[in-house]
Amino acid sequence: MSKCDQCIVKQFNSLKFLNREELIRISGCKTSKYIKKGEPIFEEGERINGVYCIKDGICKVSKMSENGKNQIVNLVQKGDLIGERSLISDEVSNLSAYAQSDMEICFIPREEILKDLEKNPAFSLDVLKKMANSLKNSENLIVDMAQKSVKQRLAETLLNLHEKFGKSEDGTINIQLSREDISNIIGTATESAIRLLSTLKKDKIITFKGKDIEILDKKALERIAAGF
Amino acid sequence: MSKCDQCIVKQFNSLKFLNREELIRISGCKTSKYIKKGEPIFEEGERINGVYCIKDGICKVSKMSENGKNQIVNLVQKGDLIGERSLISDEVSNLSAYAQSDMEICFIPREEILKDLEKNPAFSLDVLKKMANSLKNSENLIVDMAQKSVKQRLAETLLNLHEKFGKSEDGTINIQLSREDISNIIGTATESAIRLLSTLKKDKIITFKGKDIEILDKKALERIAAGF
DNA sequence: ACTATAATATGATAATTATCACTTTTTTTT
DNA sequence: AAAAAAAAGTGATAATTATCATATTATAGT
Repeated sequence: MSKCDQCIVKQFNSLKFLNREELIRISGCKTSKYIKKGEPIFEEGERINGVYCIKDGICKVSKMSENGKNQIVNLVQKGDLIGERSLISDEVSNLSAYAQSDMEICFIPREEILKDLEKNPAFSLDVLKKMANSLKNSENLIVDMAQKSVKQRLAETLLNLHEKFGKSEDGTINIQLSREDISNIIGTATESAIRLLSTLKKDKIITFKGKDIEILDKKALERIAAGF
Repeated sequence: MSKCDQCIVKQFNSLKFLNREELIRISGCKTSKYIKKGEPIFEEGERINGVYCIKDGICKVSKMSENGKNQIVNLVQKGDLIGERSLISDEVSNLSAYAQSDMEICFIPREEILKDLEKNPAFSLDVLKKMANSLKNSENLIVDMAQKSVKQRLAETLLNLHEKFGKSEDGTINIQLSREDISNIIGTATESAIRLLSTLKKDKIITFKGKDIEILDKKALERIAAGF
């Protein structure tokens, strides 16, 4: 069992503002877990009662819509925290989180970290800062969902995925996403997403290696995303 | 000039967690202002450097999209704080705020309230809680924008407006919104919004008094919003 | 390795929504 | 009060996207 004060993952999230003592305390009461691709970390309606620190892997955060589609609102990766809202508000989660790859996560119980939130202003300010940033991103996404066409959204999504997850060794965007996942991110029917991807491929803007996508012409994608 | 410790508006926002001393300090350095309907409170790209407390009136928070439409992401009213993000992160604002009615607001400079954020955990936790709630609402809105039809979104928006702003004396929803405003909230063309409103009126689900809208059949609206 | 299932892809068509053009009504300006 | 401008409303049509059906390919299970 690894120790929080020695884990490099904390450098990427608000836990870096906890001191050695605090980290040791948390290390003593956290639980580590391996999650298989496709399994839930938590589901909508659950009381999370703590926060998950992602040690490895990627997960999708989503909400089942009334029409039966599973809208993906975020993809989070190694180094990110998820579930922070449960620290603040003892409500059930409005979202679900599912492993998009095999994952290693640590769960820190709410009552253990809540004191740090109250006692350590650097920590609480960083949680606040991270949440403010999430809120800003969400607002921008609302505007895009409302005002951009599906094609624009796809282009933008591909660019964002590339920015966030980088390239794997074969040059493709370094995250495994089905066509259905992609359609659930941009908010369209699976067939529509497939068609648009196909068009982009035909136009030599992207190419496929299996299901993986490699961007060939980033500038063209940017133009499409911007509406030109 | 009114005093913060005596102002009833603070009961509706995080300022209620400041003690008397803190409130007196803030009272001494805040500035009050009247804003005419249609005028900006702040605009996208501005460094806000403080937080606005709404003493009276309603404002719309929006972002200009690349296609020239002004997507409204929130409507805020008396008692709410706006611009809190500038406390946390010294970036320019990604959104604009315009007065939807004549307003009275107080501006509290960032450096005056930042100490409270660091020193008063009850206050900072409430700011965090409010932001978490905003984030949750934004996430739900993303899902709706992605998955619901324009008609559903209109129905839901009318219900939400009624819930949030209540009824005026003549029974209509207590906020002045043009048809263009409504279209900018649900994310559609103005003509489309007008057509759908017209249909709802023909179906006796809503009625108009001038431009104001009165809900006649709330249950029908709920069914439409839910997709039935 | 084989089979079954799921995902991807494609064609056709239906539904939804946007755009364009114009008229009517309301609000603002003079 | 009259004129101008803006907003609301309507009709027609175009564009976008969803749905349905089917075929092909990839993946999972045995």
